[in-house]
Amino acid sequence: MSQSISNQESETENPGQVSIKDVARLADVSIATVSRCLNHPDRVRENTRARVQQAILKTGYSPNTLAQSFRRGKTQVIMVVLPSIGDPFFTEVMKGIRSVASSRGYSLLISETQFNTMTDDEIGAMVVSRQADGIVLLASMSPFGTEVLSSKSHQALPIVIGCENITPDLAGFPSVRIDNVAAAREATDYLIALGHRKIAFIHGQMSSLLTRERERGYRASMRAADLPIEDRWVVEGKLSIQGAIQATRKLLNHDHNPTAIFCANDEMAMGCIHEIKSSGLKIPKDISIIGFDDIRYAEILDPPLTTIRQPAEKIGERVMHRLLLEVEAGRSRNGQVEIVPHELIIRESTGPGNV
Amino acid sequence: MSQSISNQESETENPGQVSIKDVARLADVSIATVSRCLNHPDRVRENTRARVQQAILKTGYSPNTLAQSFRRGKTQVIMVVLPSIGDPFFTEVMKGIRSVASSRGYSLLISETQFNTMTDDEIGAMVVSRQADGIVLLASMSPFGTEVLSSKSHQALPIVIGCENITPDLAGFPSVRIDNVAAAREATDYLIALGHRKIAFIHGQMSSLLTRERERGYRASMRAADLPIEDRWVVEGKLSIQGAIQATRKLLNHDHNPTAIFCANDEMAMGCIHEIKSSGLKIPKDISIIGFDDIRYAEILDPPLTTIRQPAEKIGERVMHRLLLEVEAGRSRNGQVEIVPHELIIRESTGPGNV
DNA sequence: CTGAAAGCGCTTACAG
DNA sequence: CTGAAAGCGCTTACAG
Repeated sequence: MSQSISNQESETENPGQVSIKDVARLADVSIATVSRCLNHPDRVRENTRARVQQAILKTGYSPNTLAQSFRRGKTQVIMVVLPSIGDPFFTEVMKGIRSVASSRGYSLLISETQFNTMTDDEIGAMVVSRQADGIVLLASMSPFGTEVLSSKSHQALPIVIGCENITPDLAGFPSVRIDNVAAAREATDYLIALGHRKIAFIHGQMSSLLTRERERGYRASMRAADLPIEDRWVVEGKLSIQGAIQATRKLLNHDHNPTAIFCANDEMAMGCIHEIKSSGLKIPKDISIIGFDDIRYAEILDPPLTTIRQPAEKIGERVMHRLLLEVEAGRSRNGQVEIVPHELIIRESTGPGNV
Repeated sequence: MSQSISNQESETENPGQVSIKDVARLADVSIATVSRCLNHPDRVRENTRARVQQAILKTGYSPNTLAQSFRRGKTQVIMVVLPSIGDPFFTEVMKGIRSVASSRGYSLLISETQFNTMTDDEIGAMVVSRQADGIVLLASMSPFGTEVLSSKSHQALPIVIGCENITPDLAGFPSVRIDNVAAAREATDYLIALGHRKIAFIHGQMSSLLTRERERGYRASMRAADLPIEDRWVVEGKLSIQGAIQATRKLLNHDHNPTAIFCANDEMAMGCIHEIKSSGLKIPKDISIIGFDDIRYAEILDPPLTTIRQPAEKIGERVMHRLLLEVEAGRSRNGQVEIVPHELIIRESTGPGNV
């Protein structure tokens, strides 16, 4: 007869949706006290706290995160934007990101660009408008670069860039990465030191800055050794195994083949190795292969892959540390680039050039 | 002198944080009208709409998603729980999930269990409490199974399970998957048909239901052919390349080796193949290998891997479809299991058993 | 130590 | 077609 309106509602409208009011009523305290028990237990009398605890257990209450985030103006969520889930390299970076995030009480919202099919809608509406306290960019942002990120309402959103190099758009954001030019140069230098003179470079789409940096390193190394680069030795394919197979096919389809191939990443090296073996050539006897990243498959390839190792997990940790610095301490952006060391890992896919 | 209070605020407290009020003021309308322009443009006069549009552009306003989600009681976010990002198989499943999600205006929140290190905190606090409108479970939920998912306040949260089999805890949730028992049986039958009699099975942690189902299929096949299974032929390792290498080593470390190995997934098959080749044996001449999943690396392994193909992308699509049915139409759970077809892909890692 | 009240930014009946 | 007002569930000064 005289049941309260909110009772009616909670029984008909929101079955199972317990709110702070229900707990308060049951514990016979105000909602403020319930809230305090959860957020500042020390400011509540022992006795009261126990009663509230009881009520929480009994009702199965858990706070509405949406309401909390809204009220507090922060979400405890960090968004990570990466080109593609399932990339073994980024998986390692994620490990580092995750470990720091969870130790500091943050959740991760992972978003794939799928090599830039991301729409303004997706990024603009969902991501940047306060659903996250900060963003880790592991992908280059060509699709929406300047527009969204610098639009007025997002000016204050902390961003740190990992791995990917900085486009002019994004200069001003802090970043953590290896020196891709130097690393690519080191890889090429190594091939040259082995006696190779005809060295090819296989890479993914040109849109990627990473690729361009690595190509620069390759070219610098060749130039420094006074070695010519034939146009057809620098070949672009889709950044995938199939892409690498196509690219390799183009490369082998001629009279005087290169004696070594530098692949812009390990995934492409996998396709490259496959295609070379399929064509009847031996690695490294006929042709040497070098990769980039040192993903988990590199050491079990046949032959095991010589490659540049990036400290992927460490990059993830550092990126996250720096992001949380901005998020929590409100540190302003300084655009500082943090370079972490890479390492040439020599395995059996490279051998002497037949000089 | 006489600037309004909220003007002061917006200049000092929230730099760059434009709210609906600012737009309303500038367009000289109520906030209700601004909201309407965004959500029901047809209910606003052309003229007014234009003025509001202007104001939005000028201020760079974008709605506070947090407030919207809170107010509307839904987030347009679907959470996907998977064991590990970077698993090439789940990457494919994600493709299907993503394509349906984005075509229907949903964003994805991806969460890794990292093979069950997920804490109650993480899942309970962040995930299930209304930060998502529904959940796709691609991992078995041992760590928090019944407790969280069936706790009162989450009773209504739509959940669909993909790939993973249903634990008793989770019976009652709809799911989409292949018939793992039948598929594993088919793989083993094939080896038997090739003349193999000593067939081993390498698998990941026992906690995984998938693994158990596949083992059941293997045992059923062997039993049906009246072949004995020696204890040491069924070997468990960590679900990783290194785990597979260890497991394979154990297997080979005896006099009469199996002539074929069935690996519970392709990733393990990769380690297995590597170890077998390292030990000097030839595949498939000395030993045949069969995998499970048909990940993108399977066809470029050396030798190319015979395996069971799961229609990964399709599974993702179906899971998402069914989840959105629950989310949007409020359809009740029916616990119906949808079985999709698998396929035996024959490549060169399997050959005749030396009878 | 506790409660009443304001307010976070939005959306949506309800009047006009 | 438009505005005033209520309210989503919470947190936090502010009084007592």
